[in-house]
Amino acid sequence: MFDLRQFLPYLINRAGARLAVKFAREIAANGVALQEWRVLAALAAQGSQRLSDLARLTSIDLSTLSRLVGRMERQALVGRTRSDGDRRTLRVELAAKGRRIAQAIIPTAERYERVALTGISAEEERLLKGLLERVYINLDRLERHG
Amino acid sequence: MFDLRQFLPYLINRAGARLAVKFAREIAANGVALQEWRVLAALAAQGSQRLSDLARLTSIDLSTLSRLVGRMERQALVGRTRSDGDRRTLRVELAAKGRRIAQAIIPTAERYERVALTGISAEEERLLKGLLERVYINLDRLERHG
DNA sequence: TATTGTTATACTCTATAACTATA
DNA sequence: TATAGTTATAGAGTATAACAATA
Repeated sequence: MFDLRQFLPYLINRAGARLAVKFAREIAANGVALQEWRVLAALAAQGSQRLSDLARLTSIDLSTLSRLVGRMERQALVGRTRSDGDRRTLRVELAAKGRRIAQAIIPTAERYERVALTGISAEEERLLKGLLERVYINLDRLERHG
Repeated sequence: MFDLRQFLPYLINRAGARLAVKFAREIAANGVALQEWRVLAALAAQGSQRLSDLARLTSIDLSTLSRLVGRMERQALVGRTRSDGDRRTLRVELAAKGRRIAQAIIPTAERYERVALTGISAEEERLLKGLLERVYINLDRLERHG
């Protein structure tokens, strides 16, 4: 018998969908959509990125991201420049307004994470995060090899 | 400093996105999209459901699910009937073809879960699943109260 | 009046592939 | 030829709200 409630992809999707829907509502007041926050957070945490690195980091499809970053540039949230070394690659960086919004959202994001982790010990939190990383790495390895 | 790589929503989204994209490709050969699989799996595991229960179970928005289930009925994957007791509610059930496809995918799904859990012990797996459930419950509680 | 589900609208995401510019 | 990114297209998802049928 197939037990949906113990099926890992189901549990991850369910928790992730809840997190995403609620968090999107929390940050709507800042004028950014969830995918835009993902881009801002990635740039705030990791610095300016090539578009394709940003796609991997945010798990957003490259062609979707290309248009998303285009809209975000028009809103003055990010800047786009062709890098001098390799003129094919596009560097994406935070613009002043994007940085301001990211800084405003980060405390909300951290508070939200703590709500999600209510009743979960520091030790359990470390385990959970480490295991999620290992799941990701397993699938990443699958991508590269068989 | 904001550490994206230790931020729970990021880790869940990243693992979930990887799981979803790859699994969607694996089951495409069966002629069903990921959201369709979610509906079939929910019905296979939990039996026939009211549409709104199915929406909660699959984390699919009600209006999206309404149209999705409509398309799935046209493909003879599910049946829809107004329940006799309360004529407002719609019961969704597996049709023969939907059941056959679900049964065909379940072993693939279970194999895929084991790949995702490579190198993770049974004890760690139980912990991971329990913690994901607790995260979901924390957010669910947030939904109902403040 | 409240609930269950359907439909409409406008915008966004996804998959796929063709395309440009550069290497 | 391969890589980085852009653009086109069609189908599907999302948010929101209006709506119908039933309770």
